[in-house]
Amino acid sequence: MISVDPASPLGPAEQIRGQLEALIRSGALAADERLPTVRQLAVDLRVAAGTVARAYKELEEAGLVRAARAAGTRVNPGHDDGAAFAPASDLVRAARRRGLTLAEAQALVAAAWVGDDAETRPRAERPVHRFPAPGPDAG
Amino acid sequence: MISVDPASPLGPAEQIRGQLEALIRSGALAADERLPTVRQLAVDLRVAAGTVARAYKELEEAGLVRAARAAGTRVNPGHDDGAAFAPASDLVRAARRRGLTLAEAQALVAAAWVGDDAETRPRAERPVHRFPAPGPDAG
DNA sequence: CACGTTGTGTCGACCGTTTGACACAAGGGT
DNA sequence: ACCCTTGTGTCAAACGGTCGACACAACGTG
Repeated sequence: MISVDPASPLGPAEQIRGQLEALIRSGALAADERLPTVRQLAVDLRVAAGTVARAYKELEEAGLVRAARAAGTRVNPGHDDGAAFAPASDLVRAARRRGLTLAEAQALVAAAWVGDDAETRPRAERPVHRFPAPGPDAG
Repeated sequence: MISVDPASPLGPAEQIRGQLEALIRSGALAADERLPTVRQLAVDLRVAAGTVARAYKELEEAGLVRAARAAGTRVNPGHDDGAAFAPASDLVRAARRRGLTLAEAQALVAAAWVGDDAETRPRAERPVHRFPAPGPDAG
């Protein structure tokens, strides 16, 4: 099931791409399973065909699907991350208990990510803001 | 630590808002702690002040922070979801083991979310695409 | 081979966001 | 009371994404 939320900060193309990726990684879309055609999905979601085409293109560049001219777009094997799906379900349950929204739960993931990442991977040389060390003497 | 990724599908304001939310929910920014000035953060991240102001405004409307004219913007108490942060860390570890990116891990959360949600909450009447039931005979 | 299907690319137009600069409002420090 | 700090709001202009329609390319079917 795919839908486009007009209130999302993400554009239609990115929403479609992300939802398809989620379906593939969760195993809801099995390997070799066929995705709807660009035009069909565009009609269903009330978006332009080019928008769906962009989503498909990015999925193909990511290696998640393969696209052939008249054969349609199909899921590539090796992307069913069912193992990592279990921890994701745990997080969803915990988030639901606290009344968090999906976006808030994803924000938690982002927080845990940088907390585990900033020390290992040196961030690209992008403009950053660093907080003054709160220190143990804070307060 | 906050940074803005030009390659992200999210706009600068949304990125800043999301990262601040993550810092607050993870407890990296404690209650009553002061956020950087709108202008200061704008300079650090090389974005317009109005962009940071928009992020702060949305954070305040969400109740995560309080803004006073000359006292700056401070974190509101009661948003340190440290409990739910542990499952998020588990997910991050699992995702890292599989070589997933942050966006991919978040896609897994989205997949788990709808999987647990679609059956309980009737989605708003938005245009949707439904996949033909794969059935047990699929393959 | 002929035809329909499907993915891909292009084009001008529209709309939301960001930008950069500025003025204003309101609290803090002295 | 004065002035600096800080958040808020406005404005025109530039930018990017989407739209909607169309033409094209390649594959499958017959």
